[in-house]
Amino acid sequence: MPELPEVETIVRGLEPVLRGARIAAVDVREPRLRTPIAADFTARLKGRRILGMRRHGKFILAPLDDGAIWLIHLGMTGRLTIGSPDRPDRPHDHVVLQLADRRLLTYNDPRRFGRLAVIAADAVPAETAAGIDALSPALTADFLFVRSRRHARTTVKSLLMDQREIAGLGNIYVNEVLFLAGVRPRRRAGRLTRAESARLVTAIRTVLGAAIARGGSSISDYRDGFERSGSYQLRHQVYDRAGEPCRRCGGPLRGVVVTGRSTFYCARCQR
DNA sequence: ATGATCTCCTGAGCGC
DNA sequence: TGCGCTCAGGAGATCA
Repeated sequence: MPELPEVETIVRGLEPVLRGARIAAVDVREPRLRTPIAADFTARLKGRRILGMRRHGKFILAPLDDGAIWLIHLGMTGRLTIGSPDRPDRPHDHVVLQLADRRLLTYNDPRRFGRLAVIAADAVPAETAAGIDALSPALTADFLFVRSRRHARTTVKSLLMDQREIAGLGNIYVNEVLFLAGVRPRRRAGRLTRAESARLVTAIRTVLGAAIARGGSSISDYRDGFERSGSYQLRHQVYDRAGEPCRRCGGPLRGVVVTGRSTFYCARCQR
């Protein structure tokens, strides 16, 4: 569910309220996530102070006062929200942290595809296996062009979604980025031109920036750290719009499957 | 190296 | 109202 803009929105909202907060109690109600929550998770969080919160790709990283890192990935349906002490329990509230000021930080995840772990700071690269962040200045036209040659036989869409290369784009935003850049999802990466690489990099910044400005896309599950919806779904140009008219040329949008994921594009506007 | 397929789960939506 | 089916924002494993 959450891609870079949703994770960024959550982090921007929660960082100021969690920075400096002490974790008074940890309640792991359901450890059976796709990667199970480790047995020592509670012991490694309890009593710690959260120093801050940042994002890399779709990962949330919260450094703790003992040098360790609290690592959070929301998977498809994960939510990390802060609420008052009397907030009622809900189904799928798998982990509830009580802060020293008694507020509750809750991890809720119906499908349980997310991940929660406390890891050593130097283990972050290995644990996330993440490439450069999609909003990093290091993502240049040159970078993308070089990587497109390294993965010449894959599709452009797969390359952009490969978190080991560029971290942050998921299925919604990659569709939107490809539309804005005018590149078809199934194009071989090895046939990208330098000009197209430049357009894609620009499109990534434009789409992700606009989505963050609107608090992300709320299709069904997504809410930010204070349970608020985003509104960028109202601006989607192609995602989930198969058969509907292209907002640019009026032609019918196509819906296909690329590497197992639903994919939407305009055959006239994208080449 | 890469795509296809399957897997982990629950819930929503749809046709009947 | 209910049943069965398909699909969903992620990502890792396996196979060809």
